[in-house]
This record gives sequence, structure tokens and C-alpha cells, in this order.
Amino acid sequence: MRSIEDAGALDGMAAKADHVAAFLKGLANAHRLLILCELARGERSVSQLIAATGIPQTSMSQHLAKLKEEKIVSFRREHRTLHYFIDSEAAKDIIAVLDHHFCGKA
Amino acid sequence: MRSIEDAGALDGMAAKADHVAAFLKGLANAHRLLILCELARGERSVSQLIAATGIPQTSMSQHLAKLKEEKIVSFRREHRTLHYFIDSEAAKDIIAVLDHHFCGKA
DNA sequence: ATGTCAATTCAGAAGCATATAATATCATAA
DNA sequence: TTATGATATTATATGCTTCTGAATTGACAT
Repeated sequence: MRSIEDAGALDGMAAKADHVAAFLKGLANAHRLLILCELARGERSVSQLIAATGIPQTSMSQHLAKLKEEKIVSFRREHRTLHYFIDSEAAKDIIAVLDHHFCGKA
Repeated sequence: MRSIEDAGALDGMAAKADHVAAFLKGLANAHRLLILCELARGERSVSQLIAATGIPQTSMSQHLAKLKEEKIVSFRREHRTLHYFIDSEAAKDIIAVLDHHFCGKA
């Protein structure tokens, strides 16, 4: 696939379209939205996320890996347990917009 | 600005995760972001979009089809020419957020 | 009717994303 | 040191996305 940069002299978002698209792809999955939905309420361990969403453990790990890769979430370790949290202002803002438009909030 | 905790429980989003994910997938592509970037400045014909972005004609049609499918854009016909425009407040808001966070706009 | 312009649709190939199962790691407790 | 609990990694199969090229439609002018 040809890179977007080959398109020529485009400004602003255009020059960063690949990066922004990758970020959006991090959010564009129903399971990951559920995870972020839960994390929007506060920090959660992986086990808590599994309990809250019903997503299988292996799958959860992979989704969290993708979210980490896109710098959407981070975690801190406490003993054997990893506590994840949303670590992207952009993601928080997007979630707020989605909430507003699709979940009937004011 | 409203914090993510203030945004609420996001309970509604869980039930709509598939739909919201499909909407986000409509945006989550570098070429489609370029198209929307251009449309954010106003209505454009397909030819104008091709000229502005360098995306090949067949590919452009397919991307526009996907954006229509997700109700992100609509068009009006004028003679042989189709004029596209962004027809989703949610998409406009998302683009504004992306612009703010990734393109250094206010 | 025929040609032409503007755009879409179709069909195939290549690459990407996701789920599942099995295995591995890492920290701690016994 | 061995066992256990919490999570991550690897492998693989299946389906989805996107690109390209060829063919098609639809609107207009001649």
C-alpha cells in the first residue's frame, strides 16, 4: 500500500494521517471499546477487566497489548497484579465524543 | 473541559459497542482521513477529492462507499458530478478532536 | 443512437486483524 | 525449590480490508 506521504504537499492532518489512522484503529474494535469503557471509570486489573467484559484471557491480553502499542493505556504493577488505566488525553476526548453521540448523554 | 469520569458510566456504550466500532472503522484509515480532512473545508466533487489527495479513482470510490455506508458522508448530484459532504456531527466532532491533538490546532 | 465524462461496481490477490489453544513468564507463597 | 496465581506470548486458522485493473452505469451532448 502506498504511504499517505506520497500523496504530495498536504498540510496538517494529512502529513500525519498514517499515525492518526493507527491511533483510531486502536479504538476501532468492539472489545477494545468495552475495555476502555470500563477503564473510563477508573484503573482496573486484567482480572477485573475480564470479569467486567467477559472477554477471554488470551484475547484480553492481546487487546491490551494493542492499546499499549498505540499509547492509549498504560499500567502499573502491584505485586502480581497489573493495573491498567487510560493514558491518552486524545482517547479520553474521543470516548467523551462517542459517549455524547451514541450513548445519549448531554 | 469535562473529565472522563464526569462523562458518566458509559453503560450505554457497552450495548452499542459493535455499532460504535463500525463507525470508528469508517474513520480509521489514512486515505479516508485525508478525504474527510478535505471535506472538512467544504463540499467537494469526487474529481476534486482525487486531485486534492492523489488517491486513485477506483480506490476513492470504494472509500467514499464505505463512508456512505457508515453515514459519515452524503452527496448531492449536480449534472454528472457528485458533490460529497460530511453528514455526521459525530464525525465532525471526532475530526475536531484529532485536529486538536495531532495537528496542533486550537 | 452514439460517444464521452464522472463515477461506481466487480473480481482477484495480498496483507491485516481477531479468536482460540497451548505454552511461557514473572512474582510471590509455601 | 516447587507450586500457584496473574498475565503475556506464540502459533495458527479464518475472515476482513484495501489495492489494482477491467467492466459497467448514468447523465449529458451531438
